[in-house]
Amino acid sequence: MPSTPDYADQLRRADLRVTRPRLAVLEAVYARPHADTETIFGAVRAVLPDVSRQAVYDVLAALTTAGLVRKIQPSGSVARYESRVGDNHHHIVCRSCGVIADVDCAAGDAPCLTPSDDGTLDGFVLDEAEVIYWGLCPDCSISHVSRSQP
Amino acid sequence: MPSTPDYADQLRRADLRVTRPRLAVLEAVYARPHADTETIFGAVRAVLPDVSRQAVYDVLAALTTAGLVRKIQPSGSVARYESRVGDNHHHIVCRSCGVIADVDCAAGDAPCLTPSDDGTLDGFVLDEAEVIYWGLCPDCSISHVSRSQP
DNA sequence: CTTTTTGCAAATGATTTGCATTAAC
DNA sequence: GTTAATGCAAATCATTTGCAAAAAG
Repeated sequence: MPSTPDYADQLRRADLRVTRPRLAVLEAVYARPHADTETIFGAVRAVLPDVSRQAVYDVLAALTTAGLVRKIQPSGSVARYESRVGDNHHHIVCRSCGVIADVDCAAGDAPCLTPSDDGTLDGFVLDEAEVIYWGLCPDCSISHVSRSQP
Repeated sequence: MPSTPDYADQLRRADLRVTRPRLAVLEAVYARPHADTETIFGAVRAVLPDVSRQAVYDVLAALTTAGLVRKIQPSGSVARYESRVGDNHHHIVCRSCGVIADVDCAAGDAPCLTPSDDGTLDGFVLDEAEVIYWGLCPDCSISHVSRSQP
């Protein structure tokens, strides 16, 4: 993988026009995995002060549809985005501070993804298995040990 | 399991006061697994026309905290509730119509729940693994076969 | 009686929508 | 030149909050 991904090329290959907001959003998502929309908006604004929040929403939706970024949204929290796409990795979310870490599927060939051998389950045709681990990150679990509340 | 759960007793054992709204909400959740707040609100209103929407939200929060019901909320959708608690079953969600079905963990002793043997992962202390399968329910997958769009 | 629960109304906040303007191809 | 992107403003909608009134124990 290139140390500096060619964002413009990614966009062209996805049949998306190359615009400065899109380049800035892509760069922001690559730089800050699991950032929420507001964080991405702030990062984009730092480079392009005139980009609107709606443009960021639109760009993120377009990039997600095109498969250039992946949207993740743990139960009831705000949407977050990451640039790691195409694999079946999962996430672990800290209940206390909300930080998210990537988790490769435990057993290599993803047992979670194949509950039965033909890709169906109760007559459902599956296309994805989403696994979210909940717990406490190292920092927050330390706080929990030394104090009663984080 | 009793065919008619003693809702009042459940509430008392959870140190919750027995009120008619709470009984009605419990009954609604038992009768309609995976119902969303609005559906539950409607079902409760059919029995108790004066119950407010906020009371339903409050009751559901109290029941969830007490462990009498379980809240589930697939990415970005509205909250849903079920009465099946205490086991580690998962869910499969239809991308087309939104219907939810229960799924027992594939491998019995829940490999998804124990990515490592000591309950930790990348230094995180885990307390839950949430698995959501995405796909098409039998009805919607049939529509997909016979037509291009559901 | 005392505390919890409910009702009511208003606020919140992320996300979406519609349309005119602008920029990419 | 055409079509796709963006800016702008307002709308949506599930959910939350704050406080007074009512009910449970």
